[in-house]
Amino acid sequence: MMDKRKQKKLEAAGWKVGNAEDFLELTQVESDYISLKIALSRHLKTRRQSLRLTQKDFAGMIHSSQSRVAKMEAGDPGVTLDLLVKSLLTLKTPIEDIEKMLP
Amino acid sequence: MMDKRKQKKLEAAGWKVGNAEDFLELTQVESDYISLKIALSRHLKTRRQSLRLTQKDFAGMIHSSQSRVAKMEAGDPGVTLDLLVKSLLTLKTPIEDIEKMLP
DNA sequence: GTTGAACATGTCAAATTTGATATAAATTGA
DNA sequence: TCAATTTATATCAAATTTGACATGTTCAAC
Repeated sequence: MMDKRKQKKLEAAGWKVGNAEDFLELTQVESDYISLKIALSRHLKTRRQSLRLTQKDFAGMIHSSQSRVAKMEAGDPGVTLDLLVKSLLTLKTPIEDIEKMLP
Repeated sequence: MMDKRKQKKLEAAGWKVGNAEDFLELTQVESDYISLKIALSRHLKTRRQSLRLTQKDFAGMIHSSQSRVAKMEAGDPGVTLDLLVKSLLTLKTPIEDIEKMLP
């Protein structure tokens, strides 16, 4: 997105292209956070499928809705880690497995 | 997730809520979830302290407030895993990089 | 014991997330 | 093919979480 060429161009034009550390660090955190969520999403989907549960059935188990389960598994940005983790715990995912993925 | 909405509906309709299986199962999930949050809270506090950061300084790094950091470290129920995880990820940054960010 | 810095606790409007609902798209099995 | 089941996507009011702030408590240095 922000490649070196573009950055040089902007700097040449007199723009300050952000404090590099801030930029990189926040991006890294966001990136790691998203990766974590995607990993949990995949685990969830795999686990649900291996238990032959439909999204609807599983939604019932966690007192939620099919559409929310679909969003969880799609890695939708508007789904919290809390919901993903509680879902995995409901499917009896060993807590150690979850911890291994967390920072 | 855990039932408040449905529970209110049922109670309003005159039901005593608490199917034993549901209760036990959800409690186990809740229990594991809380344990996980407490573990992360402790981890966060330890890591922050080992970096000699005050709560206020760290709050600045994650664009939050001292009081919220205190709540995170106290394992406050009203703090999400998302916030805890992002905080821990922020502290994963090499110490030298963090020092550069301080006043 | 006074002072000041660090931390804890309570409150709140604003922002985000939630389950529910509707409906479209995809998959499955005859 | 085609109907039934399953999954994806969009929307929304209600619930929860957020950072900010105010204020109280703890603790160390003097």
